[in-house]
Amino acid sequence: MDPRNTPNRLRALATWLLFQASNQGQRLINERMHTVGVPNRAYYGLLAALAESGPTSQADLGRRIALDRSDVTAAVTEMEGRRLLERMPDPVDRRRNLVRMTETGAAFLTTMERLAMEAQDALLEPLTAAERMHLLDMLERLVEHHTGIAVHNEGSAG
Amino acid sequence: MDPRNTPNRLRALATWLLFQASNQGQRLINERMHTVGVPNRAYYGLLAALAESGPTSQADLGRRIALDRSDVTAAVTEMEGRRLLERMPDPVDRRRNLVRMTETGAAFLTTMERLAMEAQDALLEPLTAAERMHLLDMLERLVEHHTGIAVHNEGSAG
DNA sequence: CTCATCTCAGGCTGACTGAGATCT
DNA sequence: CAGATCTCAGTCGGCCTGAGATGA
Repeated sequence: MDPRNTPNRLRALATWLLFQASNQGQRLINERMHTVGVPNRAYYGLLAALAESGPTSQADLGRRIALDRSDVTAAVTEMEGRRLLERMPDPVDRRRNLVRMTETGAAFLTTMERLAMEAQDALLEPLTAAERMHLLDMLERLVEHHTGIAVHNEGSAG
Repeated sequence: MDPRNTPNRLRALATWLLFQASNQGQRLINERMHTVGVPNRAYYGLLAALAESGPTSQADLGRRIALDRSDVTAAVTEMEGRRLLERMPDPVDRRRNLVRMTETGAAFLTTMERLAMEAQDALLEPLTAAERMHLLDMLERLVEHHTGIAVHNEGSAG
């Protein structure tokens, strides 16, 4: 793309700028994650959720990190094969697989955290520290507004 | 997704917040565009570029709106069938198809602009007017930095 | 010859749906 | 019964590559 010739009608759209910025961010993240064999965003999301909440059911993990139930199944199976996490039956609800992070997974999460931070720095390089904080604040409010509303208000987003 | 339980490690990532915010934005845009038969983002981008620059080759259109050459071909063919634009041979370079917006296309662009603006308002609702301006400014700097650099420093990009 | 352009065929991946089995 | 959970099979769209034909 040659941004100097991008139509003004696109440049002025928050949706378009967010789309482009998000793509750049995903590219920076994925480049780094691929170097340690991480194929998709489920890896970091799942280990982050497990690190902060302890053993959790697959359905709950999917809701927390916005990942479809079938994709959670596939990712957990793959990551279990790499000993990053393990399934265990939930003693109080036998429909569920409790997923628990292994020590290998905890170590790997540390590696991914470092790579993720490098990607943030690369992405946000043109912004001052104060601007980065303001950007994160605004983005979090947008995300909470559009995902949180559905939880509390069950969604008339007119 | 239940954002109240989103892992802090994800909430703190600009890349993750951008990804989620972008998805919300695309959803708001697509919901509205689908009501007038627009199947993808090429429609608005192509007509916006043609409105601002006049007849343009397909390759150039693709570069301006960050759309792959083969997707430009498909979109132009489809939109030509709907009389939104038309192909004409470039008299000075016969490899090229010059693409020109029709009057039908210009009218349709007006409709899409209105829908796009509605989506912006819906997306940015939690932000003040000043914050929206600051957000757009920061996003544009990020996009320029990560796409524009390739143009000036790494001329191999096409 | 090298390079750009347009087009088509096809691959890849992420997001999602449907259905069935199991369990609350 | 309704509803949640896990799993698998398969669809669908966006994004991209490769290759051929044409032409600068």
